[in-house]
Amino acid sequence: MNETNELPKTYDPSGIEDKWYKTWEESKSFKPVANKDKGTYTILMPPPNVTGRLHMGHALDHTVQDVIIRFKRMQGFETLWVPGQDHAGIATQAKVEEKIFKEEGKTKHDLGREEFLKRVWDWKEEYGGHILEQFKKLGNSCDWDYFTFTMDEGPSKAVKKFFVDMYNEGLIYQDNYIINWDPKLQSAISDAEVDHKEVAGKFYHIHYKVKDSNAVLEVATTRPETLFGDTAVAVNPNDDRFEHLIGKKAIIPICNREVTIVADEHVDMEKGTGCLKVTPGHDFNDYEIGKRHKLEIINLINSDGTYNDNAKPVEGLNSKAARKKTVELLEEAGQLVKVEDHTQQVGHSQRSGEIVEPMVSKQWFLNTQKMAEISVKEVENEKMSFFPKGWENTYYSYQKNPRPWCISRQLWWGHQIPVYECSSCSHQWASEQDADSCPKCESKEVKQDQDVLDTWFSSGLFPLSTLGWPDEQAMQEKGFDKFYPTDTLVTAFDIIFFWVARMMMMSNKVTNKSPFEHVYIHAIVRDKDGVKMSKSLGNVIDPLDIIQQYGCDALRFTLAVSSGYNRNINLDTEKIEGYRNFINKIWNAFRFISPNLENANDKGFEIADLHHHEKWILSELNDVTKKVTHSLEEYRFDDACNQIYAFVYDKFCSWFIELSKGILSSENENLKTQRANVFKYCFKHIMKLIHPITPFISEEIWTYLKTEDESLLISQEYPMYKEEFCFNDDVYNMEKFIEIITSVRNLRNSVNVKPKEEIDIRLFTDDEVLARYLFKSRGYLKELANVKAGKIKDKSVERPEKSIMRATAHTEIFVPLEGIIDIENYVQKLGNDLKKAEKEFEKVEKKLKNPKFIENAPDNVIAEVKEKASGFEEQVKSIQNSLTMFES
RNA sequence: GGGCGUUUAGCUCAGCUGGGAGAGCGCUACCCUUACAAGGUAGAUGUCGGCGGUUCGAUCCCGUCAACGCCCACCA
Repeated sequence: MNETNELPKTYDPSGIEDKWYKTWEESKSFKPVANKDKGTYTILMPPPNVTGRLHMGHALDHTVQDVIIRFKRMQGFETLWVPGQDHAGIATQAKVEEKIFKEEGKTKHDLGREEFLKRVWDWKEEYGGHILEQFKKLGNSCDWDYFTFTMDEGPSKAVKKFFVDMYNEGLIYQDNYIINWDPKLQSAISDAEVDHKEVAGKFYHIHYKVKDSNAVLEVATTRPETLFGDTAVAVNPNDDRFEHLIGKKAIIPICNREVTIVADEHVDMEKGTGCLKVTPGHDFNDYEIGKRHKLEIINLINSDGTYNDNAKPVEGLNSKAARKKTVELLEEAGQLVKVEDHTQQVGHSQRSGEIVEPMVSKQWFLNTQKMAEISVKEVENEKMSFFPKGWENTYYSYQKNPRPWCISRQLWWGHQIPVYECSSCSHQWASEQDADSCPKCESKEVKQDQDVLDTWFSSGLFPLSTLGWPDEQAMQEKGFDKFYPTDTLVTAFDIIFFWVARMMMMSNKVTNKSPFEHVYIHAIVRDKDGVKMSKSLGNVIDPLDIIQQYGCDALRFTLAVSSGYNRNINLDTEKIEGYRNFINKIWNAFRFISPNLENANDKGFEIADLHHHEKWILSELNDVTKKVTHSLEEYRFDDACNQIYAFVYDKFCSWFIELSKGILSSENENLKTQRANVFKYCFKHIMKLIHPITPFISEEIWTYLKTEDESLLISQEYPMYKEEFCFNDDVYNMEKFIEIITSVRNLRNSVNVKPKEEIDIRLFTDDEVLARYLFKSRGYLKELANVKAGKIKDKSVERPEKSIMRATAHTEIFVPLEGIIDIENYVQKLGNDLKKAEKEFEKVEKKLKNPKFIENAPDNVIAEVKEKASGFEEQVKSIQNSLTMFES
């Protein structure tokens, strides 16, 4: 053959992908182009941790964002996709600590704060960039010039500014309060960082003696070791059993301390023994009870989780050992009544996995009461919306009952709290600038608070800080006013509280505007059996492996086609392979039209000259364009992909290309040119439609299609629906034509006539318009079904004998057959057809005979049903006639 | 304890405001037909979780039961 051979038979993405990414970057295609008439469109990328590695979750998250941003860019928006990275306080510090200890046997304390931080920065410089390079393999069209690290100067300024403002407003304050303490990290963590896991534990029933009384209180607890910190015993005020004891003293076993018996509504009479030991220092509820009754707080636990000398008998032991020891002591004292099995919910640190110790400690808090109210209202008033909408419940549940957010962490890696204290006069103040003297007494003895801020404090400000806030000049340079608020945030449900809510609260506080209009919550990627991917299970699918094996476009298409409003994606490599095949199909469709492109001229085509097949495919293309655009705007990537897939595969390849082979191999230069023009037009259009999803192959093919004036596909205009390309009659006729061809093929198949064998057919229809159309199309019938030109007659004419037939609602197709055919098989098949048609007919008949249906149903529905009924009736009659011929 | 979600073809899932059950993969038969065997043609498969209700009509709305999954909640 000829030119086709220049293009490889299968599409090979390797090489092509890197080439195009580089080209896009060099041509600055990812940068916003000013003065677009549609305005701006901004997406903020959820910043990955510096310690992160690319996984399928990123691949999905970024595919979705890149699809949106490429789509909007082509639609004519001034688009900006802002990439960033998070310093991830705890995770990073832990990683570097471990590395240093492994390699040098040193702890961070051995190095000192300054040296240790230097090491973390070194580590960040060396490894932090890895994941960003991996992102590029996904085709992300983000503007790397906007790249922001949460510890950069900009975000640091933002953090300080926000902190100082909140401090001065009194919303940030320092308090002794019960917090979650992670004894492994030796830091406070926020409520959100605690996971409650079910643990098989024990219920210990302990006797507390009552002073000056013979009464004994039976107290039930899961944590007997905390009895050293008890400062009360509580009962319900309405509980008759204990009423007479309220106000008396109970004696704590082992340490024999006296505490008051108090009445508190919190105590559940049904639960346990109805009698509660109160340890305000180490239990959230007890802390509240303690506050109500002004109880003393006794701290029992050191920062490493061991017990201190307030619990002398168990001093130096950790919780587990202390519990064992305490139980032994209770037994010895004869005050342990019984031990029951009990399943309980125990808080574990999300980061370290360690059991969290509730502990009273001096920490910094942000009062989020008012901010949470506003961010709830913003969603209620649809200033910000979730897609799918259901996720707003999750968002509300987090925000409607906000507790003060503990923002201080006893770590080194992070934003150090910008609060200073004077050792001379004890004055405390917050400052955006480093302070070296006290503003009150001018003493030089000032010290900055040693703690750092929760990582989410800086990422919560990311929509602002990535665009330059609070630095006026930076804001101008980065176009804060243009790009803020951003448009859509794309993320997974698990950080709705951590991140989405915090951004909402903080950004609204600063700007009185929500930081984004839409939040699209995508699914979680699991393995093919629906199990979460994890290293230990060995079921991880690495995006980079997939890209290497199947190409990035195949991966992107698979992820996009799996993304709608669903919660899970069960990723199967077979599925990716399937869509890889689709990518290859596109490649081959292009290979087919490629040699004909020379015939295309630059003038294109006139609508008046179009062949009915051309009108049909243009009309279908027009239709799919409308649907795809709509689906993308609704974040229905699944629908958008399926629309494109069905059009390319079932309409364009299976029919339009097949129907065009005759013309393209003919000598008719006019027709050939015309068809080549239409092919070129369609293919360019398809490449534009699919580009946001599969950017690489589309950009590659585009180079063969574009005119000299046209630039890269990435910056072309997205196709739009055009009224003048809507040809309903041609679509209608084509549908019938396809039905007839399919029926003929079905008939051949039913009697095992080989594809190569030419057969004769007769068509009978009473639809005159269709008859004319079929006559016009007889050549195509011949080509596509390998039939001799058949005759088209109306149904009054005698049917041929010795024929097999198939009936549609509008046309009977007869194939006269000489010789031996598989009659039995055929008759059975015909019988099945009859049964089906009869069943359908009965169904609609029944409806039409129901007077209530006629009375109540809308006219258009009745008309539809009537039309169907007559169609099925025709079909039934035709098949019955034919069957009687065979039976006789 | 509270809340949310899921249940549709062998598998994974789509079905918008109620009006003849869909896709991909897999499966079966035939075919190396001049873009593609990573292909072509044709085909089979569903009490739409159970029960009850509303309606002329329910996969869709209401009630109820069941199974599975997830999230939140202070470790009596």
